Amino acid sequence: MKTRERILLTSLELFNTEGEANVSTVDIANEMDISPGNLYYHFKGKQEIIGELFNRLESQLIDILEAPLEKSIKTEDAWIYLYVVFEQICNHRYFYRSISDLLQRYPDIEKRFRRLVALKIRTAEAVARELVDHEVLKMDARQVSWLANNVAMQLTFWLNFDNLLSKNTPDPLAIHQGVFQIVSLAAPYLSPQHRYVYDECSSLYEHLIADL
Amino acid sequence: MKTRERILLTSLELFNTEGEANVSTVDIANEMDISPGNLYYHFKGKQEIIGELFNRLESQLIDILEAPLEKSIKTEDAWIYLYVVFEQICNHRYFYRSISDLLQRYPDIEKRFRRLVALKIRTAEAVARELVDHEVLKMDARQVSWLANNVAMQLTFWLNFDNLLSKNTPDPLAIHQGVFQIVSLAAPYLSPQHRYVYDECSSLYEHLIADL
DNA sequence: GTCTATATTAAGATAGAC
DNA sequence: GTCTATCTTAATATAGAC
Repeated sequence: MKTRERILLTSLELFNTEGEANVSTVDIANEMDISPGNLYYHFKGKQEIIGELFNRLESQLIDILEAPLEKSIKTEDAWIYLYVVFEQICNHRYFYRSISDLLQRYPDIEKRFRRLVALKIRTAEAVARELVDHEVLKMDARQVSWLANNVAMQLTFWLNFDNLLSKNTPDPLAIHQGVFQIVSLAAPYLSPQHRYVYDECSSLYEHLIADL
Repeated sequence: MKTRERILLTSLELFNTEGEANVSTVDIANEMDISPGNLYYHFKGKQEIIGELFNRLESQLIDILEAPLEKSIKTEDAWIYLYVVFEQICNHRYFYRSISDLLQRYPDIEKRFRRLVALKIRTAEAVARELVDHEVLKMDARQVSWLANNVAMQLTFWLNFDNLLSKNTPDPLAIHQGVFQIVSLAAPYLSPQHRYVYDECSSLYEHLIADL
């Protein structure tokens, strides 16, 4: 693997585990057993590494979030879809953990991340409307808009909150709790024939807790 | 006002507006027109300032959160109570904006803040149970626990999320949106006679938006 | 209590040899 | 492409005069 690529992967790994603020360019170089000078040959600095990591986060997330806008997802896939989003977020958790700080330091990233949040909401709204059309959910336009906002918020901050609840939740459990949390938001609006979605999700959740 | 107190107030103000990471001891001293040396006479450093600011945050929040545990609050006060909590959070928003970072740097604060989150959940649960007992809400124990978790999350991260939605929401509007967001969580479980709580909150929200 | 001046440290960054 | 050595900068912190 090329050094440039290794720098990006190592940085992502260290940022996720130690927190972006606690990782210096020298730390990254040490972790890789290369010299700081070498790192600076490949990147102008930490700034540029973060910029490139964000580029990837952004393009991946756009791909994921635009899919249901272009081609409506099947009803039974709606909650599976949440896993995909959460997993991507989890891979870049360092970013979500330090949002305010990073957005304050990088105005360019700030604009782009705000667009991502707006896209999250738009997608959540589209999916919810789809479910309403198929009579899986029963809610009016205002409730849909409320739900979409809330889903976006849960996606963005759930892993942070989970971290406050217990320090070292294994990733799969944390993600599943997040999904369950979101499904619970929609539960009161599920039509009787689709209650089983909530029950399925709920029992899967129980099993996961029992296993871990 | 004593210098020590002015340092604390100025720090809080600067942290809230600029972000804790972007404010140095020299910045604080400059803002107050005192010398850095003077600041260090009163505090061992930024660390100690943050420690003292957290002490206050903690004791205020405990006072607020323990009140409903000791003496049950009146049904119609339940959602007003949310404003009190949000306002306190808003006053210390720098802390909530940089939670991960601060908790990573100050293990002592981490432990204590985790206890505060647990207390938030306990209080939310107690209030919810109270409302269930008075037949304001209709939900089972599991739903109560889900709601309490969600309320705690909204309280903790709503202002952060609001900040992603639009950069400069005036505080009162942001807080009201947060309250509305939380009331909406409980709305599906409101008994018919108490629907009006949601409607009141909802129309107040519309008015606020129209005014601003 | 407050100031000025200065020391310390750690992160960020570059130059130049190999 | 990579290394070593070194420079710059900003934040933190202290000493000693007033």
